[in-house]
Amino acid sequence: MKQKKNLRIYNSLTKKIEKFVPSNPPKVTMYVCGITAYDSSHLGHARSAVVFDVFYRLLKYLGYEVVYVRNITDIDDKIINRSNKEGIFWRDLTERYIKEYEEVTKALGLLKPTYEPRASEHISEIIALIEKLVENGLAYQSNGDVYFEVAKFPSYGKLSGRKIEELIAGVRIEVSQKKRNPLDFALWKSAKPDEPFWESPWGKGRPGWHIECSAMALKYLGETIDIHGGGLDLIFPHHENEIAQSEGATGKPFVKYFIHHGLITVNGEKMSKSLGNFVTMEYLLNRFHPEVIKAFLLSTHYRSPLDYSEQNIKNMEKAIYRFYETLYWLRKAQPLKEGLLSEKARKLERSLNEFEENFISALLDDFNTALAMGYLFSFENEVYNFITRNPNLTTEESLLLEKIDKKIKELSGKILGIGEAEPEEFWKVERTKKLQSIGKNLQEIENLVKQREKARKEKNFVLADKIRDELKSFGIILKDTKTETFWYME
RNA sequence: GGCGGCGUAGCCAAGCGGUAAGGCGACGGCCUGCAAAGCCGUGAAUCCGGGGUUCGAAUCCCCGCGCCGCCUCCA
Repeated sequence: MKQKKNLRIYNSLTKKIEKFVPSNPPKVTMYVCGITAYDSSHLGHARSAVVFDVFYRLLKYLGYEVVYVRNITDIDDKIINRSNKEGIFWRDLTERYIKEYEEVTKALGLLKPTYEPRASEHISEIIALIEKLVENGLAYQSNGDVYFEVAKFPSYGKLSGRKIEELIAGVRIEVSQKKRNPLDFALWKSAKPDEPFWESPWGKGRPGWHIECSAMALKYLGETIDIHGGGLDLIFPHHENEIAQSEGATGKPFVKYFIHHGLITVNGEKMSKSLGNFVTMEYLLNRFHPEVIKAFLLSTHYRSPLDYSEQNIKNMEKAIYRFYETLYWLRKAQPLKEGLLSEKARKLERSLNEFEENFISALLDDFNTALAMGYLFSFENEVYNFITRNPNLTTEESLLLEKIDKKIKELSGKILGIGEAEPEEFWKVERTKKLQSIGKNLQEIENLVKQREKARKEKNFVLADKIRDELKSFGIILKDTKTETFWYME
């Protein structure tokens, strides 16, 4: 184990920040609610995937052996409605959106979870679990449906802080004659004509929304899982129901730590399909480098709401550009003379140690990625200043810079997933993407930049400035350094 | 109505009882053929308002005000 301090994390079950102690260290089991494959993913889905990806990476960095499950809901009402509306087979619909989601997570550079199970492929496990609940007297059959009887599960509401009586009083669910109590929720739904179905002891039908997660968590991770995650909006009823189903069947605690992240807002309002204020990942990935999107998502504490605006992402983009510039110089630095560390270099070395310590403690303290990024940027600044002010590096100083580069890769790159790319590669991706939108290609621009550099060297400032103005009209900003010219697109 | 959260510089944002991190932007000087960049320097008598606890509060308590989420599908 690498940690000097312990990981502490906010547990939605206890509403407190707790020391993280898995049941069977070094093993950690983690289940995260993924997407329902009925539409394109938006920033909110990405936040969930990114937050838990970084959490997964952090656990691995700390030396845990993590079994990470992120499920896919590929059969439910929304899918049926949508495929009916489009007049296509439901599986074709889900395949399309699962593929899209895979492309998004790949573009974002997220690690593959250990398992990505789909509901439709676990029908027999689901049926077995429902049977167990019926057997335990917690579920009842009604006209081909099977419902979970909330009144029979006394601790119902423990996660969301609700009481059964209060829920009944404020009930907004449409009243169904099939239910004994309006709060009862479907474990199995009988199939209407033309709906997809599977055979079951209760006739043809399909699983309810919540039961799949209980069944798959149980199958891949066992009766008690260490971490269960998802968005805040899943606390009720989804996670509440999962607890009822799982604990109702096994009699064991279902989850040790529930982790919920905040939602994306737009002008302070929740980003959602129904409000129509969502930005798709396709849109964002066409405009921003994936690492910029990730950095933006990690710039706020995971439990807080994150307000989206294109301007906010652009601000982060500038910070990441600069970060890559530092990495560029860091990787390019060569010693010019034999020698030891100067006074300033020794100070930088101390900063490196402080940075490592601060960065890790920030993450250990309820996963404070925003703070960790603050330390990263401030250290990066110091490194940048050192490099620009000390061109005549000694051999020892050059070794120090190498060490810094490695450390940044190890911490920011491997844990946050920011700074993983080679600078040249980062710029290429970024530039190609943006040039496409204005109908230019990379070669064309680079030639212009070179022509200008040549003109400048020949003191032909009229031509140099003319090219600079032309580039500026494309939204390209030049940045001259002693040895070369960088360029950025606004 | 019930439950929960939030309100920190122009904007984003950390802060969890010890005297306000970081990013973006802005301003002044140096540098530069001129710009940009870089370098040096400048920012919150103050953390929505009002009380209280404390030697000490952005941080804890109480009362307001404003915003948001969940209670129905939702990451």
